Amino acid sequence: MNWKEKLASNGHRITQAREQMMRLLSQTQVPLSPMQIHSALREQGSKMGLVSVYRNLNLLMDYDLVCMLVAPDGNAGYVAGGTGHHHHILCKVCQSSAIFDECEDFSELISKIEAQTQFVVGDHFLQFYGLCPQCQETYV
Amino acid sequence: MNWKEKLASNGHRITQAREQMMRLLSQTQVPLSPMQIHSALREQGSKMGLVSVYRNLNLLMDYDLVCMLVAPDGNAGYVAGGTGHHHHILCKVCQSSAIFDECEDFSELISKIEAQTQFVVGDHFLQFYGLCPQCQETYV
DNA sequence: CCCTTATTGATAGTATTTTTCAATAAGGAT
DNA sequence: ATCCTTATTGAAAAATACTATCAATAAGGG
Repeated sequence: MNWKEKLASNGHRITQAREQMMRLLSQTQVPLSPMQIHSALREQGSKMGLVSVYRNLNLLMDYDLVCMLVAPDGNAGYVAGGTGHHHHILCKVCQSSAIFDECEDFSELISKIEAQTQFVVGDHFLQFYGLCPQCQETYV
Repeated sequence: MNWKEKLASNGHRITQAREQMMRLLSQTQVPLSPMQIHSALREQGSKMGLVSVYRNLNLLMDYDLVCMLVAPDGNAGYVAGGTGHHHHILCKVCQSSAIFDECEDFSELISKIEAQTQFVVGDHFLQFYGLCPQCQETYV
């Protein structure tokens, strides 16, 4: 089920604004702020308002169609979301991101955490930082 | 080396504002926003300005004396930082947090990520969400 | 106790996000 | 294809979050 079906089957409309945003985000590896998304789309001739960017980001987040990433400096940005459980790695130099779905089996770690903290463990947020292939060439 | 020594040995002063912030944060499990920190301290009679909260949060972050956590809804908040490499688990209901230092050995996962993404992997941000002991009683 | 200067609070300024509301367009019904 | 309903939109304004500036203060070495 692609993103259009996902939205449509939940009673949401496939609008130009949403198509433009999804296209931009899936073409971009670098996490974009709402403002950056707005500027990029205006430059491409879109008439979309910044408010719609915020609204649609919220909607797309609800359906896991976009992901929020946190840069090393704490700034947040959005990228197109992969399907299913996955995580991102972010280049410390150029901010470019990549998806990996090889998610470790955390069951052993979760047992330790539950023993140590008395919490019942649910889901998690895991993100790696590193150097992308291009920046390896440039900086190593 | 406690936080006072850490700051002092780097030429920073141990001010009332910093003592108040560190005391508040180490007494609180729930991540607090800059605004919440400011309000809480004013209620306790402090004359600190909101601006100093921001400035000192930045400073304390630089020395890993406080940590920024990301709530499930994406909101950020600050807690007193543990020593050394550690992670947090956050209660989905009451936002209360706990520290765990049993950090899995990620070397195998890192190899997989590097193979899959061609990135060189550096550090990571890992945070769990779950239910704290109190909320387990209330909601289960 | 004095002196230097990092730190502070207040004010003002900028950036970010949310609210409101009439106009528009998506898409099912006709 | 055209109409109708209403989710969605853009614009303007309001609310919130964060940063810059600067004179006054207080931390801490001498």
